[in-house]
Amino acid sequence: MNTPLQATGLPIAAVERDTGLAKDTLRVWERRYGFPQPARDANGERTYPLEQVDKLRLIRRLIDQGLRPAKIIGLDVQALVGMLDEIGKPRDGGDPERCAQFAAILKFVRLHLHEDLRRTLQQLLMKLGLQRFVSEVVAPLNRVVGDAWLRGELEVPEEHLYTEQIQNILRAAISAHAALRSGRPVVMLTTFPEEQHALGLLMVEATLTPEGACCVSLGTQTPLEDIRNAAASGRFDIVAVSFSSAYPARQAIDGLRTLRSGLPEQVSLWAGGAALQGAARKLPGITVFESIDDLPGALDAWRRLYCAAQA
Amino acid sequence: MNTPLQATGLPIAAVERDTGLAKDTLRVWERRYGFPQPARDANGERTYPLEQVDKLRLIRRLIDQGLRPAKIIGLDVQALVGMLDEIGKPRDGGDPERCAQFAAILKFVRLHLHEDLRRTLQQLLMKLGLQRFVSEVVAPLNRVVGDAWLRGELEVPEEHLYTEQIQNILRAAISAHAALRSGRPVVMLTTFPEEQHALGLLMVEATLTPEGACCVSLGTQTPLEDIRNAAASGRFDIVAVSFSSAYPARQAIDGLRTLRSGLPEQVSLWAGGAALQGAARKLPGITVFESIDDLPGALDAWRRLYCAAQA
DNA sequence: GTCAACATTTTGTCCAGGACAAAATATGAA
DNA sequence: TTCATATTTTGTCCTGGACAAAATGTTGAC
Repeated sequence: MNTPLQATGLPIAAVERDTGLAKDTLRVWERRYGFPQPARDANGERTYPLEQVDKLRLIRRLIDQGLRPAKIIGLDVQALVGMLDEIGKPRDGGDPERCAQFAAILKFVRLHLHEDLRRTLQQLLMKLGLQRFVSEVVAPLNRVVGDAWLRGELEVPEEHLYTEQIQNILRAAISAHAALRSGRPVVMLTTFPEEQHALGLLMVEATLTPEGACCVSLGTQTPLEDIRNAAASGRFDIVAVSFSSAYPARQAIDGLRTLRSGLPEQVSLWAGGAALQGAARKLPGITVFESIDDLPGALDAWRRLYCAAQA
Repeated sequence: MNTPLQATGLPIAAVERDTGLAKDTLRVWERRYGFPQPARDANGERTYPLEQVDKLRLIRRLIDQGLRPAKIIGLDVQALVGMLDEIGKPRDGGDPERCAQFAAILKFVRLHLHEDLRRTLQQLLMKLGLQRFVSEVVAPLNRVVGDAWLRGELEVPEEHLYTEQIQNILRAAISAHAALRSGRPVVMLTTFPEEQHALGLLMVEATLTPEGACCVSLGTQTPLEDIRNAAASGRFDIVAVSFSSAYPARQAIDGLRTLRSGLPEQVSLWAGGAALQGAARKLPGITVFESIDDLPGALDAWRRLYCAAQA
């Protein structure tokens, strides 16, 4: 039979795929904490019962949220679900109509309704304009989708579909502003190595471009040295770096300090994203953004400071 | 320092990421074949010189093409490159103008020029119409991109960009035919589990829909049992399954045989994709497609057989 | 010659259990 | 507070043996 009715359990490689926990990690947890405790098949190889895999998935999500294995690995499934709900809870009530729209969008994502998803987003973009679309739709939607992902309501392909569609919409909208591509300041956009999330960069670009800034994106994962070299060319006024919530805060802060010290004085360094929440005062000489809404203000401030004559 | 000047070598985890070869595999190759032969750092951990990583990448690509480690692991880099060139060689000369367009498209992909890429593809679609676009542009372009990937001229994000853009164009074009969505035959499109490539499905849908067939895509990775259940509903005339070149031929053939035996007599089973080249006669009772161009003919044949009255 | 069934080789993954670096946290000093 | 330094926690790496799954080679029937 091709479908061996795997109600019995999953091999370790499948659990690694399903949970994102490395095989070595699964084995060392078993040794240290006594969980998971897989059965063994005829060949002495581990066979993980489905319930244990489900629990592992929950533990994985909580660890991603900053909790530590030893604290949670002994808890039962119900307690783990409770903790996840707790974390995902503080959603802003906001406009009820907008909330309903978000729910509808989430449904489209879950059901793979490309067409409906695209159309709905496009309509919101037309109604609100690019900047409000980013700050009032994309930013909160990212939270909604992130929470749904946390609860396990979305699979990888669904999350992917969402990201791609948003990116398409934003890219198209940005390119409509191409005529403005000669303004000041000239902003270099990028992320550090190991940071693959491009959505933040596009949100920044979509917010700054209509304000007349000239955004040049280097894409994701630019080595620090390449960023420095590009900035040394003198073509850029501002270097903007974005960090998703998955990026380790420590690494972001260290990297930004290093970059700042390697950058010419007159080049501003801007940084933002979930990983930098509350890290502003640890980064002197760097403009840290708590919210995407602060970008236009910072742009004005830059212009007053450096382009007094033109303003 | 944050950038330790890694000219010395890469740790095993980085090599796993770069080459796609599992850590266990890297270690067992070292034990068995004497290659790779990493240096050791102060902690006794493997440190792979960059040249060895490059060679590993070449070996990986050749293995993906069906060669076996023992045959090639002892060869030098030049010989490996030669073999890769040999494999990628048989490109059809074809229309020189079209070739130049393909080269331009490849350049857009490499440079992340989303906008140019989208525009060029859109223009070709408008010029040729959906079906010729699929058979004369998408199919050969897939080969061109695949070859470039083989040579290491493309990275993961570039390949991804290409796939996404093609999918967007095709999806939009297909949805323009939505009015025809009530015809016969009714075709179910999907792939087997572990087959993630959705592009083939879209190409089929884009070819059949303008002919008046009603395509219903279940997306990728549908368990065999779910395919059977869906087919048992009686809503479908044809089940079409697509396999990328990465799918193991043996698994495809076994799966198709199992599926055929589980399907109602009157439901046709169509299968195609690189993995099935030359497998037609091993699959009695199943229509195997060597080329996307054969789809319209098969559709006509089906209609003559089952809808004689209407034709 | 083609094809299926079986034997053999190749190849990737799994295992145990020790070790240790990197990350996170706690502790103490300025 | 904020910084630097100890201590714990945690994930990854190591060795070398074993073996299942895949690929290949062989045999015999049609």
